[in-house]
Amino acid sequence: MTRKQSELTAGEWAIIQAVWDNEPCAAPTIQESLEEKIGWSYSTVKTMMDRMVGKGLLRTQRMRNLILYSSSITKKEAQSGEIMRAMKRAFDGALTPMMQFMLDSKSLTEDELGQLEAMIKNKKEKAKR
Amino acid sequence: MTRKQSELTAGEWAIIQAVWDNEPCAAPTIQESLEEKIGWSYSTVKTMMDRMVGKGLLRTQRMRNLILYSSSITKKEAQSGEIMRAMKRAFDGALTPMMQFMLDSKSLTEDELGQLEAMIKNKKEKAKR
DNA sequence: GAGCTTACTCTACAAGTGTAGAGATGGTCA
DNA sequence: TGACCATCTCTACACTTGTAGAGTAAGCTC
Repeated sequence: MTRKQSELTAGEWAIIQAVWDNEPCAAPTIQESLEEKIGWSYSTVKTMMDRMVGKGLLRTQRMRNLILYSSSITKKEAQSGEIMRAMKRAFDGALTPMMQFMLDSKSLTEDELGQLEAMIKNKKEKAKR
Repeated sequence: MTRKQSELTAGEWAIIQAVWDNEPCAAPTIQESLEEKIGWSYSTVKTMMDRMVGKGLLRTQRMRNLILYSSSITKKEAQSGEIMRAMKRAFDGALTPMMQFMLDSKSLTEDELGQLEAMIKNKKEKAKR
């Protein structure tokens, strides 16, 4: 659950998203899948992926002469890390002010507001029990 | 308003927070005010500040033989940039899922939930008009 | 079995970030 | 006027990130 907060760079995000969508898979698969969006060469992708293995973000398993990569952290963990970082840096680590800021500064449709409201009601229910 | 999104590094955050609290002020003031928390030497702080001037995050004005620094971006702008980054990287740029994630994964007190609910109601009101 | 294809390895480099020492400069006080 | 203090300038270095070329190895095809 509370694993060491991993803070991913932009490049790492691009790669790990592709990994989540394809794992387990070899590096060329990732390169191809990022080709259009980012246009990195194979070497670039492979280098980053291997560094990510070193950091514990991905892991590998050998199949004959292929190296298959999988993610070592879940999307939720990564998302949570990203939020934590923003919260720590910009809001002194406090969640509510951050949410208030988001509510305040962004244009949400009435629909979205409704959804959020519903979620909160739901949360409150659960909290009571 | 919609200035170029500035993405600050952790170090830059530390510094600009101190600047917001003291501006306009000279570099030694910032160094002193970060001394306890971070323990950077004067050189370190000054170097970072000057780089930040180059990036348009801070600006300077000379007073006799002193250089006074002030911020070029507001706290709100910086906070917004931080949220944008998290949103772009981790939530495909969509605000609602991010907020839902936050509601979902964090333990908010009933009180906080209440506050948020109130804010949303308020927003909805305003949207209608 | 020679060449093609696919994937991998090794190496490198520029920019950015965190870090700081050493030296220059200018005002202050005895 | 000489020593001192505060501040600034210059320079540098290690590590990370984004970036990729060149070369190697192994399997596949004719």
